[in-house]
Amino acid sequence: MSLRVFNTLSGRREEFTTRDPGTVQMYICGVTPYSDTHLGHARPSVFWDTVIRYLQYRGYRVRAVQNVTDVNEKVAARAALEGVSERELAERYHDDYDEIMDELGVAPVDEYPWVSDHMDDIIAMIEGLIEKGHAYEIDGEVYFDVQTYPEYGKLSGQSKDELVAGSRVQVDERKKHPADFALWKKAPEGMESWRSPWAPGRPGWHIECSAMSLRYLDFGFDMHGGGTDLIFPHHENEIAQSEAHQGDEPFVRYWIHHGMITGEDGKMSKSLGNFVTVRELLDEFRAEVLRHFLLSGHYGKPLTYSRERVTETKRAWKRFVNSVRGLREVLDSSPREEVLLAEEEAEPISAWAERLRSDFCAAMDDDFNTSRALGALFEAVRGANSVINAPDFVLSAEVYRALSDLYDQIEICARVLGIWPREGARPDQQPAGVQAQDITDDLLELLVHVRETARESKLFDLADEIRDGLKELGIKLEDTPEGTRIRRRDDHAG
RNA sequence: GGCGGCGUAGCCAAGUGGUAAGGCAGGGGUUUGCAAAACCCUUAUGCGGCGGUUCGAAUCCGCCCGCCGCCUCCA
Repeated sequence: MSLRVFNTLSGRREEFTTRDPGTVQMYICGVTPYSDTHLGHARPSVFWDTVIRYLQYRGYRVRAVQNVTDVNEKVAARAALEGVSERELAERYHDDYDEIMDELGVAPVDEYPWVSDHMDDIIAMIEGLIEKGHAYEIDGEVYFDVQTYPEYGKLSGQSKDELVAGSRVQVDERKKHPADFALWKKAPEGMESWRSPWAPGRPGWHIECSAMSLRYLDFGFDMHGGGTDLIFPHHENEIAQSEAHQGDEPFVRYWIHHGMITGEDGKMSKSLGNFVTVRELLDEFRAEVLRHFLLSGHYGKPLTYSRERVTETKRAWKRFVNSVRGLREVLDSSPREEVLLAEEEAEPISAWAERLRSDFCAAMDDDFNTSRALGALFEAVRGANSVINAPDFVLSAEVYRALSDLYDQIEICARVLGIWPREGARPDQQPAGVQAQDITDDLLELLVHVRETARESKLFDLADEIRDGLKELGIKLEDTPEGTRIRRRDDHAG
């Protein structure tokens, strides 16, 4: 099986091959840190984190770069409002982003280049474009000349002339062509600016990604990610600049765009005020649940957020975790008898681990179909449950081996998706009043023992009172044939 | 106006020519002192509508209806 990905540039799924054997170089459009991290930031981060894990699982080395757009008018506006420098403000919000990503289990990428640290690279690239005749200066500002780049529009399917016709923006009459875009512009009054061969000013939006991706990756690198909202003009312009500058193509082999997160009433965005921060979600749900939710639909499609939907996902995830834990308990505690498994099954359970592996990979190979991958995981879990819950279940050495292999494969797949329960993760609910953790294991054992005795004496009211009382403290008791299972709120799904 | 996407069960969602994954909710059962957890069975002769191509269509083509995104330095 080979990996196939949907490439926005061609508009279809293509077989994925790398620029350099065994290594994937990727550039992911990152954040503009000027406000709290919201769900719209979490989707791409979790998606790309999953892609990276999967590629590594498949044996690739991955080099990933994600820019930090700290030179930005919104950053500047907010900084001015608060009376701090742009850098200071950006650092504060980027710290928030880092913290959130850590809690979501998103591994850091290799490089996080900041625009303000790369002005030399940006200026050098603009100078190169001027020298090659692809850019021109007007009054201290520099514009890219789209007419020198015939392929302009190939990513978004826009034609530069039709763009003008339907444009909602006022066209700057000084430009040679209305679609020409700024590479360097003068800073508005009072805004920080950088020295340049033209006038003191600030880089255009798109040039940073061209300059920084080439700084850290090789021209013609493998994947470039970002939201569908960036296809035009951001990525279209990035291609134009980069390929014109290099005099070669392609700048990027595969363009991969994720769909927007929407609220139930349309796109989630700061300007509409209908966004939800990741912080508030993490206060209510575990990170694994959020990841599961974000991966429940195909990345390329829009995803509608609502509290109810995440709550549904939480129920699904809890079932997954409970099942996996049940399997673990069977593998850990039951005696192993040398009894042969009845072989009436059409497919022996010894094949289940391999089936999960192959279904999971087939799904992920098919343009990172995490929805299908999740389906494969749930099928595996149900299979395991039906075996260990069968009335005549006997854990023979043979069955033990099969289930053990299956457990390991479930863990591997769940870790790729980042939904494997993490130790020490935040509980998904904040306990109130007396904390469950205030009750020591010794005390808890005593209570459970007393309850056992009560049950043996058929004093069920007393037993239920103990169980109900502990439940209120966040500790659940479950009676199983092997004895009473203790579930503290913070060490499982809740 | 231009470009692109979407419409599959009560809800979410996979499925790009071969006879509808998975999850949530609901119903019935097994197990349990009762719960919990788990398992089993159950819910789409049909995939927005109407035509067409084909031995065969949710999948391809045409038209229509509905929703959404981008064309604004928004992930």
